[in-house]
Amino acid sequence: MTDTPVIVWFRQDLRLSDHRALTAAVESGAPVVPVYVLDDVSPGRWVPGAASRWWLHNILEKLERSLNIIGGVLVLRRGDARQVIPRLAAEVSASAVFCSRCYEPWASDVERKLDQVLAKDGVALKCLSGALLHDPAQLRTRAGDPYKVYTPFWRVLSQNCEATSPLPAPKRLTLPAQPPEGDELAQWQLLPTHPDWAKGLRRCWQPGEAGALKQLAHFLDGGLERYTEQRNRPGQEGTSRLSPHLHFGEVSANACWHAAGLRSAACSATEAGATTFLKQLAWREFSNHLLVHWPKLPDAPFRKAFSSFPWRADADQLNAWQRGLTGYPIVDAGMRELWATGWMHNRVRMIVGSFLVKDLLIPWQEGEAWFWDTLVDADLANNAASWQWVAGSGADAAPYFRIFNPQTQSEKFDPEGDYIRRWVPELAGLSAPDIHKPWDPSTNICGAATHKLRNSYCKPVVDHKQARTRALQAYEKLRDTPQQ
DNA sequence: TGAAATGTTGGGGCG
DNA sequence: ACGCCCCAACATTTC
Repeated sequence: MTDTPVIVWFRQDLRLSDHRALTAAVESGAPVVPVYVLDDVSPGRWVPGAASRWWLHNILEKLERSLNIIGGVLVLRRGDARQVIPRLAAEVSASAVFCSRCYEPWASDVERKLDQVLAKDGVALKCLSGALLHDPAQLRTRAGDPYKVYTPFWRVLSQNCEATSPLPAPKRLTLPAQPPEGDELAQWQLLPTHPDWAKGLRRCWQPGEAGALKQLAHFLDGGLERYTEQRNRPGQEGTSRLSPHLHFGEVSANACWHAAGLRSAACSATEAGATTFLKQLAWREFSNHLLVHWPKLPDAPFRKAFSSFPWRADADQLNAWQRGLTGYPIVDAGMRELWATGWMHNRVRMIVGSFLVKDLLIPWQEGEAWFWDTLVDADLANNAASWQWVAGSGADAAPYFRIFNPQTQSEKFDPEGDYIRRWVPELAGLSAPDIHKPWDPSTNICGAATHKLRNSYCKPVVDHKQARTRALQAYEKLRDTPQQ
């Protein structure tokens, strides 16, 4: 037993269980100084958005409480982690800093720089894995290249990756004799004040490790068996709703993978659903794999040909999309769900994404930026890879001619119109076939309802049929350009 | 994890 | 009974 403390630097691993860095620090026998650094410098333009900050506030509150229960504290510091961490290490005379590896390009830079700076003071930086199932830098094709296609990536990942039994949370933390001071969480002003737009978020989320584990259990019990079909139904609770918890690391992907595997082994009815769920987790791995090997993924098209794509700048239509005022019910429902709850059903993300990029010809980066600010699960790798996928500019992307028809998608995946009715109340009076196409002359609206509807719900900002043709013409120009 | 256009087939109405 | 047409249903191709 030594008195020289070690630092546990919490990052996107805001949990106590299945936390290799925390466990390693505790097992070293040294006193532990847990710290979280609010770093709005290193990420550059990718500082967490407003919805993420709301989530972060809540989760730090919970983490601090959990640490208190086992005898610890959570030291809050603000600033550039490359300076804050070495300063803290000097302050407490730490011998080592333990953390979980992050995969954003800026975060990797921070790790490299910190490693050098700390080494000069004789402090070791121990970056352990914890966020992903597999080190994205290690998976390679037979030719030694990184993967660009999901299916072979999935094959390799699912064959080579064995989920392990999650590590238990430490029972007890030993603090140094004089733990360092830190900020008050409230000083960081992560919560919205005027206006307080977080009411809907508070109602539908329980940020924190306990909430995450509860959600995972709820999903495994109730959702896994019918996941394969239900996950495409935005009107139902068919998805896992784990994305924000996974992003902030309140639950590890390993723990999810492991639990789903156990469930599927115990109950054959859940086998198919479990595989579908694992494939979703694998998309998260794939996105990170792409980001690690193509650090420009969030900013520039993966396929170079798209640099010359004739995008349009249209502030009014972008605004209509953001506010859920496009006149296409399924699109507006999704955008309003996002605004109200900080989350959007995955099927609907594809629909609204296709609409922005193909119907409106607005650059995918605009959608990426809006999602970044409004999603509680905003994640650099997933967000960038998914937007490039929709736009057709990404690796293994949807081909340029794959254009979603918002009405058809709505009829197929929200047949009763439940989802639309929930988020577009102006249309709540319309019944099933009509609610997908309020603009259609055949749509049966009687009497006063007609007036009310015509006044309150907008006309489509573009005609989809014409927009589709226009998009195909725009993409036509790229066809001669060789694929990357 | 697309949709539309185009092609094919086969049942049934009808002269 | 037969040929013809229509069209729904399904399959293929095209974007």
